[in-house]
Amino acid sequence: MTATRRPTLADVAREVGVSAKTVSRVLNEDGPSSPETRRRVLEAVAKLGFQPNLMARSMRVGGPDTTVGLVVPDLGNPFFGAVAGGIEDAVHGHGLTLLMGSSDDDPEREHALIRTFLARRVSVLMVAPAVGADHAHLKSHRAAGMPVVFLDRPGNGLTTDTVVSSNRAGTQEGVAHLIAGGHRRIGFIGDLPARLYTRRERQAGYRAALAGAGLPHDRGLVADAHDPAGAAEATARLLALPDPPTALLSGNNVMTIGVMTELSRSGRKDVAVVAFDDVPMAGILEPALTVVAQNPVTMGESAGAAALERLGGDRGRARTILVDTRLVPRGSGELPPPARTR
Amino acid sequence: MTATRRPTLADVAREVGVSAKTVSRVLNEDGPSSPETRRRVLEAVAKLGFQPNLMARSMRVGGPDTTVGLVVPDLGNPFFGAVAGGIEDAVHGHGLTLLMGSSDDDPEREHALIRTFLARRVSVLMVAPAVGADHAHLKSHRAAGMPVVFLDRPGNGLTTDTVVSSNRAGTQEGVAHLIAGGHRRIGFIGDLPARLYTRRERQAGYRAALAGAGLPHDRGLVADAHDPAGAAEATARLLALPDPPTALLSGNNVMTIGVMTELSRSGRKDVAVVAFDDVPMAGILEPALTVVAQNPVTMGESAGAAALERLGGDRGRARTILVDTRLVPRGSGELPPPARTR
DNA sequence: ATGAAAGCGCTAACAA
DNA sequence: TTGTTAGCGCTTTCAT
Repeated sequence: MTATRRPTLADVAREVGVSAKTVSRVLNEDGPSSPETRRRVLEAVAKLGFQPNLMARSMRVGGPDTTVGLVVPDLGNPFFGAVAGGIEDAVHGHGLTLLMGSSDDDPEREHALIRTFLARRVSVLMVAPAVGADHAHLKSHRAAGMPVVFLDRPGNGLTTDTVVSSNRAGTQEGVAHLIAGGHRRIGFIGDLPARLYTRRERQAGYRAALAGAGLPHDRGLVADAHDPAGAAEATARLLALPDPPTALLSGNNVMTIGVMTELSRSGRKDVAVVAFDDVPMAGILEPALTVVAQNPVTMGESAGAAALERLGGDRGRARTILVDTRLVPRGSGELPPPARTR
Repeated sequence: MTATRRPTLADVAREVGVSAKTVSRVLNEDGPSSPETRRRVLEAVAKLGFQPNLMARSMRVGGPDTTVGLVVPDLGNPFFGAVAGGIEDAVHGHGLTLLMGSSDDDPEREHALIRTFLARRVSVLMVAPAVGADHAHLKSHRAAGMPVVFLDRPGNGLTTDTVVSSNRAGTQEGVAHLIAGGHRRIGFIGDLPARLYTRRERQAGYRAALAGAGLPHDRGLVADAHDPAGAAEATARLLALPDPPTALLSGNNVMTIGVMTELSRSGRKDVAVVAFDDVPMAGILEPALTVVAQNPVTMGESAGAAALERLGGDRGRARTILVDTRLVPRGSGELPPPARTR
């Protein structure tokens, strides 16, 4: 971690025997400079390995930063990649650059990352909150004019623009789809921790659909996991029940991998499935996977648009933007329950 | 884009009626301060939404920043998400934070992003170069001690640590696998632009495998695309040839989606496929998809480790780290070619 | 417990 | 064509 002191403008100037400003001029092609001076300056720059300190520069020049800081729980989840893409689409034309970091769903890391962004004077802060994180400390920043937008999940302790999927209604629609197909026992495979906003909302949608159809809510049909392997186990467990579900609702894209892997492994093509959040190649599984598709790019674009309006001076009250999900029937959700004696 | 000037230490000091240093002391818990002063300062900080300017701070304090800047061509591609995850794993324990931005595979945006990172004095710069980008301008930074690492693709005009997959050998192995299965006409679906490093390397591996088996290289069996839809079209085109391929090598994860979608759509379960780069749920397609798996997490970890060594003072010559790929036979690559009269 | 002055590295503004 | 002064926002050093 050792670092020899980096040479400064003044060092170069001394080496050449000119003033710092002259060196600055040569380097930035600012005012005029004699070819001779220019040559000697460049020579000294190379010799000393001088490297301008952009921080000092931008401190002097001032001007607002042009960065949007985005904190996500997981860089590896394509959902957040897509959201980030949407944000970029929205803000890039306005001269803003998106910088993204991961909290790993850890409140402390999220806080550290936010501090990093704030200290670097991002002009917008976007956060997909980690479970259990608190955001009251952002109040003053927001009050001072820095747009703060929550994505995918609401924040805690701060009222500000928030962009979320229609988790509850979407899941409800997916489960209703299964019920309409004749299913009466429908399993729910959710992610952990169970208090995660999206998990809660989706499970609420699941219950609402059951209630809407007058079906009982059997807690034994609700299973948890935090990775594909766990989801696979949970799936196997539900299907091994004495009175097993004939259909499953997979709570997110990660769970879906495990659910589908287990169904494939056990050769159970008779179990109907609806998955929340679309996945690549869902259409070519056999049967093709019916999903409640989210629209992550639109979510990012909405967040970007909201931030731009705030930057434009809009001080109206915080909005919650609900981005619609869409039921995409492809086959797995249309499997009828096996005939059974009543 | 209006932004009210952000309050400074001096603003807070004025508000409270103390000196800037006192505010600084309270905020940094430096010297002592009376409870009363402390309270009033914090109040003013909250009221004004003061946010310390870390740029100014670190300018005064000196010392390198604790950020790793990563530039990738596409935030939406899970491959880069996984690489980023690997980098984080490697550097987080050393107090470094990863910040990531997208160049959208545009050299100008890449350059702008790099400048953004440099201006923030990142302590490490990692780049998955955009096609056509030049990196000679980073020479002085590297010389000044800032580690620069290229990922997935080599840079141009700068010799530095580089982490890439064994694209050529991996593809060669994949194609050899098909040849060993009896295939003689093997199509290659590559991404665009064709001069992209990974594309060139993989195609070279394809040719090497053909040459190694004494098979002719029929340029008519090589097709290009830049998205799944294009890959689907390319697949259909190849299969409609008078003397069509009996097997396909898909050049990357994005192409694979299109290739598999087209095979599914046309019901062609008789075409053998090997895909470069693993994809989620490859194992549950029918037939299951044989892949040449990359190891993006390891790539990220290697890059992180290399950077840490450089930060530790290693000034040895630039290394190129080749991360092995692995052939994962799952079924689609083991389909025999249809019997044919000779 | 608090403040004043100097300075981190750079560049605008104004000389010369 | 080049130099001088001042100051960006903060922290260090030394007073008070």
